Amino acid sequence: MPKKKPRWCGPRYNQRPLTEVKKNTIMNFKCVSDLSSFLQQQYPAVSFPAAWQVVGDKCPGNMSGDLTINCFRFARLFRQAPDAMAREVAAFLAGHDDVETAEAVKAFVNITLRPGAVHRDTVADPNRILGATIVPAARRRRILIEYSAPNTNKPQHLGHVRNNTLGMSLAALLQRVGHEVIPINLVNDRGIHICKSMIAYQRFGEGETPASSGIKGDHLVGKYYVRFNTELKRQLDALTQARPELADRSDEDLFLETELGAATQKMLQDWEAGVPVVRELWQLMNSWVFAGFAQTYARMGVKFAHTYLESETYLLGKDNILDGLARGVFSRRDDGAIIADLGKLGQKVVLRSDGTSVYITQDIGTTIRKYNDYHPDTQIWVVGDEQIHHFKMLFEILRRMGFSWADNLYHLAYGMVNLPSGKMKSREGTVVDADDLFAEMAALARAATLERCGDEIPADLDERAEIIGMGALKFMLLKFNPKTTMMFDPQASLKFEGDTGPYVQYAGARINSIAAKAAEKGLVISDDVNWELLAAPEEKALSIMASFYPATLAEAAEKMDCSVLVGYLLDLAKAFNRFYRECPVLSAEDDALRQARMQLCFRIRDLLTDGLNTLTIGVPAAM
RNA sequence: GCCCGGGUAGCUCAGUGGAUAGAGCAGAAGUUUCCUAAACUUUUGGUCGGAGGUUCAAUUCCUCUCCCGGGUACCA
Repeated sequence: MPKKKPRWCGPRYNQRPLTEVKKNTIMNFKCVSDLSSFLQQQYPAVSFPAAWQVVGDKCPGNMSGDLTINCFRFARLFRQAPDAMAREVAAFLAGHDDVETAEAVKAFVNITLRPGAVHRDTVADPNRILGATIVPAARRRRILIEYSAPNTNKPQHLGHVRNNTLGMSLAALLQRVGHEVIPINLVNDRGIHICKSMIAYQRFGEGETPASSGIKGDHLVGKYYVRFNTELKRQLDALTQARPELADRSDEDLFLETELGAATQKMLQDWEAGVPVVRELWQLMNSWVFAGFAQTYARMGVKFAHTYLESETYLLGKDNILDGLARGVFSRRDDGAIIADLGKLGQKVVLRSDGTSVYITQDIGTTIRKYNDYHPDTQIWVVGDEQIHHFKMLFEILRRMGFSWADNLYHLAYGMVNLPSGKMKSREGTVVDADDLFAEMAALARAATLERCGDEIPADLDERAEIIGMGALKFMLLKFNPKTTMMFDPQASLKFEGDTGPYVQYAGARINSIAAKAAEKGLVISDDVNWELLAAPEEKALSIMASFYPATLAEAAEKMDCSVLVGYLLDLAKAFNRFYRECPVLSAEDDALRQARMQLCFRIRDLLTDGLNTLTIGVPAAM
């Protein structure tokens, strides 16, 4: 359906809301808001949209100026030619107290601000940026976010690490902007795949335990999962050799034909029947896995308000389906299966003809359970993009069942992680193990730290290496837009240069070092700062970059995309490193300048720290 | 077949209806008597998959088309 355009609007400029909050958008400079007021006074006949404001952008590097006003954006509103609009804007700004020069170039006005005005409107008041309200009270929500959702048959790998990182950082981000966030996990602790490790352990385990073997619990169980698959392969090969007519049938098709497969199936039935031996083994092995996961989570900093177990929720949903059937939401097919006819999304079986659940049955039940437990305004699932269709159907079904909250369900779909060698495949052993990866990152960070610290080995070496290694890993995973199918190159990822977490951490560490040196020299830090002194282009650029922080948080939260924040922190760190290079702080020419630069540094450090913490990344005291 | 992503520098990825499309890595050349060189500076490198259309302006929006990935289960 074609959108109707407002008549005065004609062509498409100006259809974008003028108040839109975007990264690299400045709205808090006095001269810009004065410009807005001025224009409204000059053109009383114009009907302005609510909360209309001129927005400034950062001036591109190839132009001279601090800020730029793009007059294409609003020239139409005033029925003016863009260039003429620019000249009018430039004339006003040129006469403004805060402005050194304002130059109209085509439809743009490039503004060079007085240094004092730049800093006054940005970093001078420490609360102005960090304390900015991101989401107004009226729009704050109670948000339930489910992520991680591991299976208890094997240890976590890089794919889980991406999920965990995305989930915990999104939770932290949403909380940072003012929402109430409840992070939860739903562990898949039952089912045929769990029985696979159990069967293999029963047959080949010989009583091995994490304690006796020294193997972390989840890895130990994973070892038997692998063992199961090799054993199954052996049986499948034997089967097709003995009965060549089966050769063209798939492995899954032949699963129950094998002795091992049949035994696994039997074990699942025994589990459901509550056979004590099976339940005990299940309890035991799951307890090993949970202990292992707890370590992995602790190392990443993952925390949940609650962990749901599928063994406790897998029977949910059936009653809801039957209820929906009675109310005409679903229908019964000739073969007895209960289906939902979802139109464009297709037909979906929601209860099998034998009355048992399918995946979506459980999800319906669990979603309702989660709603009843927490009454959130919004539920978010961090789940891979191969389940996009599943979630669309789930949401549509809940909508049809009449749940008013079903419009506020959101699937954060993220792409797979590939390796240079191709896809990660558990069966082919090409997965990158989470714990190994953490250890490797920390070891590299440790080596790099040792290399640069000389003879003085820091007392907190291991802790520092952990913060840097984990920071590098998380940052790398968050740098990509969640939906991109990303490539993880182990070699390249283990570097700490360029667009990396350590680059940002390093900027913070440099400021820490300045603070430490200042204390050593007994310098008094004064709050009484003459910001006019910070007139270097690097100083102005740094403050202007700092001012984007609230808008960046807003955009990241709105899009539920931490990569927006990652990109910003890289820009901010880069602006700081340029400043650091050009503007000596402790050895500044005089005390007034030194004080001003120190204060600027501390404001930037606060932002870097807050930003990294919002990504669940720490900042080491020194690097 | 149908549905959903994606195709931008050698590689990995940003980005946008507006000024000369960016970053990191890789390649080339520099910077340390001075607060940390995990840094900084300069430089090489692009028909933004292809073709039409809308627009004053398209890499960005629309249509068609070609390639890649995923989905399309009484699997999870």
